[in-house]
Amino acid sequence: MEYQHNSIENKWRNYWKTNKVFETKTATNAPKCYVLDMFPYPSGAGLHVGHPLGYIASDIYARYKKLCGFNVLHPMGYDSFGLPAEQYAIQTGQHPAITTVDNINRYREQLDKIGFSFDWDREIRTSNPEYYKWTQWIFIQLFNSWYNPTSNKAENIETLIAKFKSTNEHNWNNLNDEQQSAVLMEYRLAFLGESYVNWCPQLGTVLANDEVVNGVSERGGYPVERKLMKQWNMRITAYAERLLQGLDSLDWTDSLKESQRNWIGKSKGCSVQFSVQDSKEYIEVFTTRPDTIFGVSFLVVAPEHPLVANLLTEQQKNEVETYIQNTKNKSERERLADVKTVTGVFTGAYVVHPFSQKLIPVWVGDYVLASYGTGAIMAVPAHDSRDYAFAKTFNLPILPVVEGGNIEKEAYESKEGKIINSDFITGLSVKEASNKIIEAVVAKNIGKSKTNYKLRDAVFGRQRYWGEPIPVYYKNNIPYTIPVENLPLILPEVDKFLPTEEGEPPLARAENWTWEKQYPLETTTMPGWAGSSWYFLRYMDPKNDTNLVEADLAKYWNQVDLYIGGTEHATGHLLYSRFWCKFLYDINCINFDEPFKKLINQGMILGTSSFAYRFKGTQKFISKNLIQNWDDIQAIHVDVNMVKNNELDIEKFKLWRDDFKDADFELENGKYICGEEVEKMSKSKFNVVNPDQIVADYGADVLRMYEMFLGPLEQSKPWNTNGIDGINRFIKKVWNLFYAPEGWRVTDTEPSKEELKVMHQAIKKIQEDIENFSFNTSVSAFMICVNELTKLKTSSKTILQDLVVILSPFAPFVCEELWEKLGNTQSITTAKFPVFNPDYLKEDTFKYPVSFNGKTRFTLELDLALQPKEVEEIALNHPDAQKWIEGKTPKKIIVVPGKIINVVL
RNA sequence: GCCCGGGUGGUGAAAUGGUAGACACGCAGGACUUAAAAUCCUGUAAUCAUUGCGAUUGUGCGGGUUCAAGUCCCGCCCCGGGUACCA
Repeated sequence: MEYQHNSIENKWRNYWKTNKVFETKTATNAPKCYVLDMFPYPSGAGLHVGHPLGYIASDIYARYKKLCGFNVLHPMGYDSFGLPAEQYAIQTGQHPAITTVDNINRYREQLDKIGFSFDWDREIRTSNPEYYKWTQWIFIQLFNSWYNPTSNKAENIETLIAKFKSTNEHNWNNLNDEQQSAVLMEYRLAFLGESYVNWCPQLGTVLANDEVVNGVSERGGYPVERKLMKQWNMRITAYAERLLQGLDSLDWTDSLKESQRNWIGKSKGCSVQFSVQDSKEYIEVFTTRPDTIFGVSFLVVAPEHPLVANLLTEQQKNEVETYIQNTKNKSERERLADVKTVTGVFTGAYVVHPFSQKLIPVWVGDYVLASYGTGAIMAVPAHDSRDYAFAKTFNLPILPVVEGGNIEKEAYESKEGKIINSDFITGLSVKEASNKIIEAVVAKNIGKSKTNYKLRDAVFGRQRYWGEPIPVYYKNNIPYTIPVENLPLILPEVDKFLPTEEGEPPLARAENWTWEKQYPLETTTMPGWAGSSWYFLRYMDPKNDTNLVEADLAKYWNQVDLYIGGTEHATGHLLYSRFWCKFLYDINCINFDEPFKKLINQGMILGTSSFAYRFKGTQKFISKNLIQNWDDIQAIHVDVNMVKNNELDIEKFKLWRDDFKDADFELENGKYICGEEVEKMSKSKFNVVNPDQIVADYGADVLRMYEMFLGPLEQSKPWNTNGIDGINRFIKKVWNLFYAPEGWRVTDTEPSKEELKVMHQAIKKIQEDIENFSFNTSVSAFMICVNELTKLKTSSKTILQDLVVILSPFAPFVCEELWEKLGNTQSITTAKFPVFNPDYLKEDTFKYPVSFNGKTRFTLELDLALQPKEVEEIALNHPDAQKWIEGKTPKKIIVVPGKIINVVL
């Protein structure tokens, strides 16, 4: 019987579906394992071969864990709110809900083909009202909470109000409702706040910092400008320290943790006030190097700094205002591109040095950011490279105050060295001097030690239609959340998906967008990350209408044991999810405060573009290696689906485009050879490889194994199908262990010693590899095992049964089929992973490589039980050894039992 | 600029400090076949040598540690990703 992937795969797809093989039950006595993929945004382009990489890896792990006796939760869903569907709606009038469902159906079809063991009964979609009801519920909890720095956790806002009432803090008891509301806004975890935002006129929306790439919107690529706006925000900064500390407990890569640490950006230093000359004003700066305070030669304030207007002298006014205007008009992109150009302008004002009483000029420069620290710095050009560049450009003094370096050439930023030229701290170390200065500024009451975080609060409102409505209405200018029993607040219908003529968000178009028919409802919607910040909890209890998740279920399933997804979410999704998880922990919704215990970042799959070479202005093509003069040649992207092992399928090519139908080819060895280049996968480069095609040609088992074989999971790599035949052959070889041309060849013979050795070597290696997520090497181990078994002409049922079980996470379809043929009546997913028995691998002898001065010259098979001294003696007396020793006396002999013998001459 | 990865055959890649190139693709040769496909076998880092045995050099470059370095340390070069005037 021949191996027929189509009929086998169809059969088992149906079997799995009708028998609900992948349904997850909550069995409280079995150990649990929660294996999660980052759920996809269902885009119109469908799934390409890059998507399933992580899904296949997690599916192998999930199936493996199940074979090991774990109760596995392995769900899938869709992050179905997002801008592309809305942009499409704007262009076509098609409602985003319809587009989204269409796309989801297509994704589902493609996913089903690959044979994932997802429990589809638990599917969630963030755009479903039953789901976003709970996203809105979380918003309301955040609105009703404040962060108590004493208990170091979120608490109900009522506890704060009670405190204000009793202490009359903020003069609370004399404030009216609106004023009280304004005070509470400073504390709520979801709050209205005014801040500079990234405003995108084309999209009519605000973007978070991590959604702006190179000064343009991540989606759409439109310009973004800075604008002050009142917005809903999330007070993630309240959790900065806990988000930082929590990283230590996570099994994530160090590089990813480092990204989050840098994003949170904790730095210790102190604030210092510099009083403005002839004025009552002062400028407060934040510095991490208080020890260099005597090296200050100027101050720089951000163009947006509120004091700038007051500082200007008449002479400087025009120049400074022009400069500020230019900076404001500069797009982020331009400001970023200009790293090398130092710009700035003198304000005309001076401040007084708090210790030396010297006058210090105040400059405006756009290298100082309004949003970090105090928006002003004390510049110490001798010991900071950016200050150094600024001083060099504008010819400002450079005053060394730490011994060391060559400040003629560059700033000396090291903290090694004694303090010099610094009055009462001269001679101290950097650390001693820092402490002394902090003491001194505290004594003078002009500063204090301070910890700064780079992390900023996250803007939460979007001027968009296709997102969760924010469950807030306004009464007398005061925002109130709608009662939770009235959730969900359903996204209303609108006539157009664009902002109104007045610049109001699309929801303002909805008829009667009011609460209790009189109070206007909030018109902005939530950002994309809202729904994805907690979805891992909903899979535990996806249909619960009275709770976000049942406490018992959350307790049982607990943290995600393995989370697989792209690294691009390092400082977005992965930080927000941690934030919401900690909040939900604080309010006793769940009993763990980190969502993802172990995280693996799968690499990006790049495309391999293929090129055909045409003589310019002709329809004559020349095979790559025949080209003499590249100047005459025009390279044309050809569809990679017409190219195999760099050979072009000429017939397909002629049919591909009308203008190629009479094309002429100059061949090499009868073949047309294409060139190739690695690029991102994109439609326009004709290098998109669709998994459906691979599944149709080779079957899902081959696709799954090939994607794993391609290289390490974490590594980015180009997709090409050049090696796929090897996997195809491998699956056939497995099949041929069971079926010879004459028919079924499995027997009940007892396995031989060699067969057991081969099998148990494979079990050991593959088990280790799966647990280390080294799937590429486990595929190799399978190949070695199957090759050996083929050579041994294995027919033993015991051996072959073990083989299909360990192979089934990788190639589930063919293994189900063979498992059934072996006489099993239950799905292979109910089998047990074979237990490795080291007895079968025991070796009595070892082939020692014998080296002289580190160079291996011959091997020597010796009993492993021998003592190192005995090994040494046998090795030295060996005739081959005598040949290399050439009568000299060896200086030293190193014997590492079971490894190597090295003789030093 | 800073941070994090990475650099090994024609290609994808293996390698707890211990015989570098497992496994696979491709290629070459052979077997089977009228022929092809499929399958199987052999070879395949480079250079030199070759009837055979072999020898030398080799993991981006230059140093170092070690009996022994792709692996550890120092200094460079190049590629990829992230990120930013974060004081």
